[in-house]
Amino acid sequence: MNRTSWKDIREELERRIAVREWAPGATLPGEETLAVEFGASRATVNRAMQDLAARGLIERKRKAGSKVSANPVREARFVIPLVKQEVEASGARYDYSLLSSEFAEAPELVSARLQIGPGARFIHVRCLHLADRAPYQYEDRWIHIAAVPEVELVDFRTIGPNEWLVANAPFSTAEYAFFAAGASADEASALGVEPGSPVFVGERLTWLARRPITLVRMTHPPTHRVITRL
Amino acid sequence: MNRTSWKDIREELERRIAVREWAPGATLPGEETLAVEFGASRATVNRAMQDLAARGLIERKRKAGSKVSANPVREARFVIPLVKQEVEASGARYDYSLLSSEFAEAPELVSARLQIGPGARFIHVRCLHLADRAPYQYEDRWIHIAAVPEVELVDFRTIGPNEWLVANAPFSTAEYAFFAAGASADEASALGVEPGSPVFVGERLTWLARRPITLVRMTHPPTHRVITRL
DNA sequence: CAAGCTATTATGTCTATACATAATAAGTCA
DNA sequence: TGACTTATTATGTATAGACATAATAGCTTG
Repeated sequence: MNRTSWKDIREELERRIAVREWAPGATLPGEETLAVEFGASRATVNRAMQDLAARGLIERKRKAGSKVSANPVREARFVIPLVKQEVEASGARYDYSLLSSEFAEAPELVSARLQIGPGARFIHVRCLHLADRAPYQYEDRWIHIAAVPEVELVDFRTIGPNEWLVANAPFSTAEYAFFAAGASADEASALGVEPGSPVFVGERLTWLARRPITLVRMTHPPTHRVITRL
Repeated sequence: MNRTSWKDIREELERRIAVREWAPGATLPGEETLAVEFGASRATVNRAMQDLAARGLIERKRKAGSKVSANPVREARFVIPLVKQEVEASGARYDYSLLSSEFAEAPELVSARLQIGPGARFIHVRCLHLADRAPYQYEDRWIHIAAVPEVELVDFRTIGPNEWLVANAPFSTAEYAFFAAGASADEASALGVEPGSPVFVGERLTWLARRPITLVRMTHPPTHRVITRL
């Protein structure tokens, strides 16, 4: 392809913003002008600028034009893969071990978090994911049975709850949080660390059409790092 | 606008994927087919599908067609604002306090991380960000003077290093990592927690055209949470 | 002069068409 | 049969033209 692609244009615009040829707050030339400069059509320039806007690098307003974001609200994007793939991607051997699986009513803390009334039936699964035989992630999960009835029949000794859910339960929304915490007794013994020692916790809630499916708390030893480039 | 927008199409496709009308691994109808179904042009359908592909929901291959990603590598996007804005957005009062600022050679740990030879001149800044008078973030930053010479003249008592850098130093690439750790002596005293107690650490490196600019370690008390919806 | 209307303008988006490109399927030849 | 060539097909992307829409500037009117 000889013609300038919208990705080329995006790159060039991004470069100019990065080196402050256009400083934060500055208004960039209009699409028409840039189209002439790059020898492309306005639609092509538009595609490039839409992409920059989607990533928060510029702000666009009809009539007002496009401005470089004053506060470069750089956005970090993290990929959240399945634990198994995460481990195997690092070249390590993956192992899985079920610690417990039982029907139970969710404690108030859990049902409150899921915005669900008391008395709902849940499956409570606790398991451990290992990388090269070493504890990698301790998973403590509550699954709302009414939302995924088939889950009653699943044997979580052979398949991890996350893997099963990903393959069998659709979901529309999820909330993901992470933070540092002191290891609880359960977490400490599963991960082989001292109780109270720092652990990295990810907590995820998923819904399908406002109906809560599952709440999971994933705990990593303090060596764990979430990394991204931007 | 009466005509169906590419965003409408994207939403509908996303819905079908979410409710498993098209299960993971399944091949979607071709652009032409969908265009007919939605009463839109192929370009419009293409725009929608490109967006889904960019977000990792589907995988597209010429000739082969588009498939729903087998492993829904859901991507989390986190906004990384300036501390000041982060604090003020939560309705709290923001305060800033410089702890120390000095010229120094970077310790080997730092220069190695930045892939820079020994002996380079740095400014080492330590400061504290407060929300409603309570410690919110402890910042420990090394700034590579050769990369941003003007930094020598800045008085970090009046402006935070991050704010100054964002406004004055362009950057092209950044690497961002976070993890849990036990508080160091410095961190503990700055944040008012016990040494060794769990803290949430964010570490960021930035470059301009492969030239390292700064390395910063930002430490939060364990109440801190990074949250996202996906 | 203030309130409201109108013209202008930059972006938002769709369409139809064209060609490029990658991957595969089908066909051909030694 | 196997290696190579050619056709086919879905996606990737550019273009010109058109109309929509939001925000602003300027103008008009009471």
